[in-house]
Amino acid sequence: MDSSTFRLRVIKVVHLIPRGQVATYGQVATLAGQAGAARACGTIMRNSGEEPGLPWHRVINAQGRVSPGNDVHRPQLQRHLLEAEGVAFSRAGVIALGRFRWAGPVDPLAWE
DNA sequence: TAAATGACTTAGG
DNA sequence: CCCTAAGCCATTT
Repeated sequence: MDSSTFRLRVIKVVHLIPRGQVATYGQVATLAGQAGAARACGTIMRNSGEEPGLPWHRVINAQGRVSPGNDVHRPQLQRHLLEAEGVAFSRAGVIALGRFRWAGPVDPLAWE
């Protein structure tokens, strides 16, 4: 498949993440059709942060923490946005994936 | 076309 | 709980 297609799929998947829930980079990569491309997914998010209406803040790392990134203020903003949706952070700044992790598309076969 | 670049992840200390 | 080392991969230079 075309390389740029992956990015489009990633964007698409991120748009599916429900409000109040989160997904990991690896999870998004898998749903986008490229299991194991978590890192590439991060690269894409980094360059697609200007996508209008994209719920980028719902994507976190496998540790349940928001990633640092290039902008030093981004993590704080991300945390704010998530808390506003009801996503709770532990005192150490960790999200309980067991509770807030998105289960994925309701019907994996129906989408795309 | 080849080399560099991360908003990653897992396994170990 | 914090840190490091290695794999991994599409995107960007």
